Amino acid sequence: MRLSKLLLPTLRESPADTEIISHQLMVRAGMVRQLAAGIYTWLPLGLKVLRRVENIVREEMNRAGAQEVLMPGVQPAELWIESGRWDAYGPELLRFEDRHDRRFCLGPTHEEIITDLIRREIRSYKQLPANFYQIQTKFRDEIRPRFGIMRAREFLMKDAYSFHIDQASLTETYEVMYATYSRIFDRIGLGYLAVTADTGNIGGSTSHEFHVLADSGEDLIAFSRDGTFAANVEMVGCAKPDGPRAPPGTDMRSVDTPDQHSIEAVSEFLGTTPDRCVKTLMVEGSNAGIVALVLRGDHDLNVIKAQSLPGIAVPVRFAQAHDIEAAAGCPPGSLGPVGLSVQTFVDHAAAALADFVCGANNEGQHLCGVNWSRDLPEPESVDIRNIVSGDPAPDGGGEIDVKRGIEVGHIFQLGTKYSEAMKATVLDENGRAVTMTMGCYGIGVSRIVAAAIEQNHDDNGIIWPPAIAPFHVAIAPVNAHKSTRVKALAESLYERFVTAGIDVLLCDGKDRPGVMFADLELIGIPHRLVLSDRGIDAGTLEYKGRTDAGSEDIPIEEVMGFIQDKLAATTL
RNA sequence: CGGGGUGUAGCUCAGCCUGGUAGAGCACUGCCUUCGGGAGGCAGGGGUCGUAGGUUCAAAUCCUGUCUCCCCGACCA
Repeated sequence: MRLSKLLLPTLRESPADTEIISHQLMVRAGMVRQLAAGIYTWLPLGLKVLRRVENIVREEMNRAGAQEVLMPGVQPAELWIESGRWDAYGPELLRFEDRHDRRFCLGPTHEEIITDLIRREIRSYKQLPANFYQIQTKFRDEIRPRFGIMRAREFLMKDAYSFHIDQASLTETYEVMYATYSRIFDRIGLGYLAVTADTGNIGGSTSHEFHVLADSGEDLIAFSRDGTFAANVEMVGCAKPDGPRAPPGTDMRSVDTPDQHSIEAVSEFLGTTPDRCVKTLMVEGSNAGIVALVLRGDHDLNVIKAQSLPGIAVPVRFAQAHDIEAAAGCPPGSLGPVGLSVQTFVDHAAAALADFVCGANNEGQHLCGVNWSRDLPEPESVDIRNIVSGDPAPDGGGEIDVKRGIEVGHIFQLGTKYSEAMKATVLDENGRAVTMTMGCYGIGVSRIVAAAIEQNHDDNGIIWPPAIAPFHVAIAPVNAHKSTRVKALAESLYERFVTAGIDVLLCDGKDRPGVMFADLELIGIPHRLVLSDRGIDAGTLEYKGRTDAGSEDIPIEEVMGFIQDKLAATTL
């Protein structure tokens, strides 16, 4: 590709409305432009990267025996009503009507469509197992799209759905998909982690997420330092602390804590630490009323665990301030479990505290030296907190570490959730109708592009993993518009690379060297060749890898072999 | 959905408080000089100041509505 024929609108400055690095770099590198909140146009350079990711995914899915199909983005309401998700999916499902007042939605996922297809087209167990995938645009009307391509409303996804005669067959395919996903992320060159996960509103039982570790990730991943355990924190159980609780050491007393509302403020005010305080959260009950959740001050509520408790509204909603005042007699900020008359759940770690601090249910006052059993009833404790760094791993594999991850893949064993609701059956070898067992497998293709940048960049721009770089080599002639020798060499090299099937970008404009170099680094081309009169006099040209500190001179006649060796060294 | 911001040239932003008829840098066009890390000069092109209404002799500026985009948030207890 010639730069003069490429729409590559690079920006020196980051647009004001971009926040995270991958979003800034994708806009600055001329890869994408925003059309509306969470909706983007892919420019030529961005699309080249997206297609590279897509092709790796496609190759590996094909290798794994899956068949590619393409399903519609616009889907009729009937199928969603049949599966029960027309009502269950919530406002992320964008619904609308056509001119005949028929109801449709934009597909956020395709279980209904594929299940409908398969129940019509597959009759016999002999046709199973079968796995179908597509790479297609999804639309989810996110509450808050953010971080550019990372959490967009419209995005490119690979979704696959497998059908089986029984669980054993599903397990087999699930394991193949697990291995396939690992291959895909290995080939793309991402640092990732497979973790056990919650199934969310897709449903099913067993599930793994694939996460790219990055500080900008929206998920928290807990893993043991010895590598035997990894899970989304949503899923990790926290054990009851070992050993008996310390006996009460002091009397309970009330102290004035004017204008101290947060745990941090209160603990600092009282000269103690958050792990010696308890906090009391109020959530809405499942049939009116409110429920109190008591946690150690330094711990966070795990919403998924809380939702499994009896009497709590699903999804969890925090109680309104006026309901809290009505129930506890004080505003949020001074709540505590002592003398509270609402249903209360206490986390294991909070129940293990002695002589702790909590709100007094009286504005501007807290209680110190509080002890279970003595000052308030001994609680039946439950697990409702997120695991934190330093906790023991549930499998006994040492200490837990918690890091942020970007979810780029998710595989589920669905079981018969959709096939049963939609009556997708086949005849087994005895001629009996059997409900098919299903699996589903997603990869965020467009999100991978952003995640790769989050993981691979420096002050000068993007550093593409070779497998998804938009171009492999750039030819940067210095002063080609003045030196016919430089121009001729650039053109002949360009032709040779093109003939050799190497994806090369020729900087054939009149840009000054500084501008060329800055742009090539911004857009992250792995290999750069600089041509100049000076070099031609010496019979050399200059090579620099994107992450190399300096450059090296290569004899002109050896450059093809040199680059081919470089490219061969990185598995593509 | 709640809260906070924002909207002036392709981009980054100033001007608004104190109303007087549109600015800078970068980018773009032409010419000249320069030419190995985001050059310089001269001359240009480009903006219904998000939008609708109101106040006023006069509105980018003050007031009201509305829309957009961004950020924070179900965890202050």
